[in-house]
Parts: sequence; structure tokens; C-alpha cells
Amino acid sequence: MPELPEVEVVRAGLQAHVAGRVIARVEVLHPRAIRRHALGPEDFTARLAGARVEAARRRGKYLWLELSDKEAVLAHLGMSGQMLVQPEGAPDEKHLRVRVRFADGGPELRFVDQRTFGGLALADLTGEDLLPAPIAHIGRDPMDPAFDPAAAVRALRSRRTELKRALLDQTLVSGVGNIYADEALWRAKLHWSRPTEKLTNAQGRAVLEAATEVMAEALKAGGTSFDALYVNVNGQSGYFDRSLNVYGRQDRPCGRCGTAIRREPFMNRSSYFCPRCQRRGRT
DNA sequence: ATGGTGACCTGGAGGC
DNA sequence: TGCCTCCAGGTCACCA
Repeated sequence: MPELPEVEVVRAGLQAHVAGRVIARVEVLHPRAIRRHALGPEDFTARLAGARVEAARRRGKYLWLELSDKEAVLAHLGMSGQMLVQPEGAPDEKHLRVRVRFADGGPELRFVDQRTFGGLALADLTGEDLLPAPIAHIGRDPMDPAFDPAAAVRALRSRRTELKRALLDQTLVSGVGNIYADEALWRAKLHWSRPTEKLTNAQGRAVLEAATEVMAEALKAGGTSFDALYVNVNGQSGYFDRSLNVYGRQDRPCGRCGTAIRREPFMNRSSYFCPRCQRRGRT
């Protein structure tokens, strides 16, 4: 599942292989892939023709291709989205949703997405940071040079909910998904359902530092795994699997204390944690 | 305003 | 073999 590190790998690939190129023609093969573009496929394709890609940028799990005139193609990979750079004429992928051809006749960009949770949209860039308008409300991610850890801790503690819910709330801190939330909580020795009002400053700081650390390690592990034709990760948690300490490891021993990792239902999905290292209880 | 729930979507896994 | 159910989970519409 693409969380921040995976999306950053994709962004770097797009920067290397797409930035500086002029779009010739865009083809939408599945309307759901651009459902967040309110004006529809015709508007989307018409306005992109002739546009130049200035850069590939990212905040949290969102990435965007910056165009001239303060516009951008905003992308979210959802659960299964991929950005592929393929030679023109290469066989279409089964779940190819959008094709972008370039004026230079070089490799084309393909948005492939089996489960169609992801999508593309054309958006205006707004504010000092030139963020796409639809995501102007999300928080900075921990990789952002301007990320303010103290402010992020305050934001987490201002909520009245379970710690993991707060970690997954992209308006507080962006980029953290289910996998890295569980990993960060394990590293910080905090239980996923700890009430945020009982979270101390030190604990808040610890879990954010852990999240930053684990995502940086994952990024490092993934930074070598794409080449010119495949600007992506594999859609699973992929190359970083081996380094996960709790996620998906139900009944296997905790790497710290040997206790069996437990899985609990959480928001129609799962939370994995060590019942010994990560106590629910009091501070 | 805030917090919590279910829908969206497809394919792989596992039960019978 | 084949049918069925469950599961994965990021985001958003919707509800209280």
C-alpha cells in the first residue's frame, strides 16, 4: 500500500523521467480514475494537451505534476495505483486507467490502478506553498523541511480520540498510513488505542520521531528499486516487508520481547501490536 | 465543529 | 472444481 515512502519513490521517478516534457495527448480509459476532476474527462484531456510539466512534487501521500500557470495534475495512488513510464506501443496493462503521451515521442506515462481508489485531477496551485487546492488543508508530512514537530504533537493532543486515529488523520500529520502507524507505535511502545488526551508531550514526540524514522528507512530501502521503465513500487508493502516489526505479523514473536504479536480490528481493518511492549494502560 | 461509520473497488486466499 | 465469504485500506460522504 503506497504510503509516504512509496509515493516519494514514485515522485522521484516522475521528476527524473517526466519533468521538463510537454504533454501531447491524454487518454482517459476509465472515468472513475478522474472522478475528482469535477469538469469531466473532456475538460481534463483538453486542458492538458500542450501543457509542460515543470516538476513532480509531493505532500504526504499525494503527489502532483506542476504545470505552468499555477496548475497541476494532482494524483493519489489510493490502494493500488501505479505510475508507469512505458515506451509507446508497449502492451496496455490490464488496469490501465489514464495514458499521457508527450510531444517528444518518448516514453509515455501510464496511470494503472486495479482497485480505482486512486485518481488524477487538474487543480489550481494556491497559497504561499503553491499547494493544489484540494489538498491545501492537509498537514505537513515529517519529511517536509518545514515540518514542526512541536506543532504536530499539539495537533495530535488536541484531538479527543484514539492515538492511531489521530496518526492517520492527514490534516494533523500527513503521509502516515496503517502500516507505518503500527510500526511507529511499536517503536514508541505505545498502544494504538491510547486516548490522545492521556498522551504526554514526550510520548507524542516519540511516536512522531518513530514514524519519521521508519518512513526514512523505508524510503532508503525503496530508493533503488525502480528503473527508467518502471517508476513505482510493487503495490504491496514490497521491499520493506522484511523490515516490518509488527504489521502483518500476527502470532509471530515480537523482535524486542518475544511475545506473540496480536491483531485487533480497527476501523474495519487491522492493528498489529505487541501486547507486552505496547500497554494500553496509564502513563 | 468534531468524532465515528460505512461505501467505494478488485483479486487473492481460504473454507466447504 | 467452483462457489462463496472474507480481507486488504485511503478517503470521503454522511450521520450523530
